[in-house]
Amino acid sequence: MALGEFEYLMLTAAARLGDDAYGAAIRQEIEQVTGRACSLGALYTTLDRLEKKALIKTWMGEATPQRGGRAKRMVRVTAKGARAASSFYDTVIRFSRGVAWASK
Amino acid sequence: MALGEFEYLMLTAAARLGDDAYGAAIRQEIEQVTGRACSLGALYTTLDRLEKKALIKTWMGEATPQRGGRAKRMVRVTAKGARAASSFYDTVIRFSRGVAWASK
DNA sequence: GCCATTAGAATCACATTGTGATTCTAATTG
DNA sequence: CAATTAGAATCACAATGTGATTCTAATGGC
Repeated sequence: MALGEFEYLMLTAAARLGDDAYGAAIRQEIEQVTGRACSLGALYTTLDRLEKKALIKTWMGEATPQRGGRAKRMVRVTAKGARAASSFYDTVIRFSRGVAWASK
Repeated sequence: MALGEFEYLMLTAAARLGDDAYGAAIRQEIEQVTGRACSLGALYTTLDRLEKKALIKTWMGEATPQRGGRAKRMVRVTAKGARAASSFYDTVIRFSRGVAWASK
């Protein structure tokens, strides 16, 4: 099942955002916290893939009440998704124990 | 530059093994600690890629003094590799702060 | 000495993930 | 109604990860 790094970031971003999780917001969150760009291609294709694997659920929400506001694609992490993310996190942590860069 | 999850595991395994880091040993380390299989294909193609990116250095060592022992492909993580791994680790940790699965 | 056995490396075609550039959609402001 | 804008979708392509299979040479038993 494996879960790439970017997939993990998306799951985590969605979890952090909770009820406010939707495509563009997730993207912003990722860029803000990691400091590196998140391409739109990566965003939506990964959303599709995560949904196909049932790690997230997705549905069209309401439009933002703002100029140009458009319907948002809302995202929620499923139980299965949380398990997968948790397992990714655990693997990284456990594996890094004792290595130089994991201690500063 | 990004660094996939598997690449991170390989760098970390090599770092843990220190002077004893070589192809097959890294594989064993990964399987033992993560509990999941590490295919040979993944192993050697990723070694090649990491070396091309200068994140590790590789050279042929001595044969194991054992039945069937064959020359080993020794591995050392470069300074650049350590930086990349460190940055991957930091990103995961920082990003996971406050999320449910990062606290148990 | 010879050959079966074995540790370890290499290759290759293929599946999965990640990216950039570009286009589409519809609500809002004026 | 036309310009503007938040947000989503698509697509061709690049990078990563995998399984199956083959190659290589040293060693131990005989």
